[in-house]
Amino acid sequence: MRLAELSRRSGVSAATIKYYLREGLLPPGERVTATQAEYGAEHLRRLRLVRALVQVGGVPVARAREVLRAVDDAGQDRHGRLGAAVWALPHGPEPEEDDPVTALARERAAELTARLGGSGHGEGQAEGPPHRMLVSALAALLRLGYPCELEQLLPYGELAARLAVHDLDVIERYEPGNAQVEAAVALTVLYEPVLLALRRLAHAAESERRYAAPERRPPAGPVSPAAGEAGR
Amino acid sequence: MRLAELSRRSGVSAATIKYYLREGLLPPGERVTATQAEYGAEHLRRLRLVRALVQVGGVPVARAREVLRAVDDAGQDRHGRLGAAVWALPHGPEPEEDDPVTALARERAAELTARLGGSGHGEGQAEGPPHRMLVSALAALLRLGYPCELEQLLPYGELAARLAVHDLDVIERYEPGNAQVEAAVALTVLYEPVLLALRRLAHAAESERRYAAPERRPPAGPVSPAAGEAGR
DNA sequence: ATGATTGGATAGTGTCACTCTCCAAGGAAT
DNA sequence: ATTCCTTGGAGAGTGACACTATCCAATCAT
Repeated sequence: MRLAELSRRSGVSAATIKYYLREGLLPPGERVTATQAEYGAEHLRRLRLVRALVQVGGVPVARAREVLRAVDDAGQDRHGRLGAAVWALPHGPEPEEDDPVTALARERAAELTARLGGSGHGEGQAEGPPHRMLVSALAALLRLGYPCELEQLLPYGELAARLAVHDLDVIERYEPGNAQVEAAVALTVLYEPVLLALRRLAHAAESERRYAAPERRPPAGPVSPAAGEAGR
Repeated sequence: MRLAELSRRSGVSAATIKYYLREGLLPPGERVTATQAEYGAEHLRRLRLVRALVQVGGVPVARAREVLRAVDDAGQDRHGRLGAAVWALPHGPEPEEDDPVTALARERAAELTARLGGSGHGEGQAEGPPHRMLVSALAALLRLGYPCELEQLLPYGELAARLAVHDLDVIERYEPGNAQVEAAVALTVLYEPVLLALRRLAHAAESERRYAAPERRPPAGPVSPAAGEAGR
């Protein structure tokens, strides 16, 4: 297919596809003549993955290129490729070095991963981007005066470990090879908004259960149309 | 204190503080003379919250203003204020209407919240920003060919519900009033990167447990310094 | 008195994800 | 064969965003 059809079938504007080609997020099509190129189903698939990463996952274009390069890297096994892909994901600001709060956050993160080590957490990942992400988030909480006690963090770690087992079970259902690494990246990135959205929905619901005045809640039975106002 | 001291104590440049004042993220200081203003401890605290939301939470400045306005809104109870604050959080692109995939995603989201309703999920939140965030993420997964079966989604929903209970328990430890609503916002937003970081760490660890060649793993005992390379 | 500091206003910077405009080569229709 | 349209590549331009730099007059410290 030509670029215009790729655009029609994906819903992405031709100009944007050209931009992705230029940025190396999409491999070039097969050159038919000096001025025309042919694109296949794999281009369509890749384009949809790029869109999902960039728009839904919020991955910057430059990072997405690194992630996809890792996915395509035939020189590594799936563990290595997945690791490299996750390694390239965005992870917020670098924690400020030479800051006592950062040092405390680092210590908390180390305690947490140590305590979770037995149940499958990455003690070997200290200093990878996810670890730095954890440290800078904990440092921000500490700076705001929240103690970030281990006892409060542990449930998060345990649930994350359980999610990881579940996710890899799901990934194993796809045929090994590129499809599996691609699935791993897609599920890692795209389930992040799913998880955050579900947590926010659950917060609202739990807050409503605990604090909303009873007369505001609809009586038992089908949800009333007015119930949507309760969370505002 | 003067603006310069506020800057020194928070680590935020004076120019940036002026920008936040202009944008209404920080209330103006108490005017001492025609050209000078005095700032208090509450300004410092608010400034740190703004920094955490913007830098760590990735909340755009314009959204942060809405979130903080909701936190300060004395006309509502804590449930209402928390709801309004979460309502104003960023939630990705709007799901494309008039799209069959979006329709299917909407249906899946409805099934999921219905199934979780009894255990504390927000059936009354249908059409709030978190719901839209869920729908557009599911739509992206469906477009990529991942079926998003209920069976795969349910564990996420159940864990999210458990996190919500845990989070509100933590929040209840703070004294009721502004501090509690502020804690709710801070914990909602700043635990998001914590959760994502822990999930990514757990993915890496679980992938290593399952797929890494045994000779790559350090033998039982203290973690070897080279173990940090394993995720690449 | 005088030099530094303060806070407000305005304009500028760098980044990012596109998006527009131009162009020559190629194909389709008559 | 000539005309017209489409194609894909390249470079510049756009708008949003989060600052950041420069001015300036009023005011404070010495």
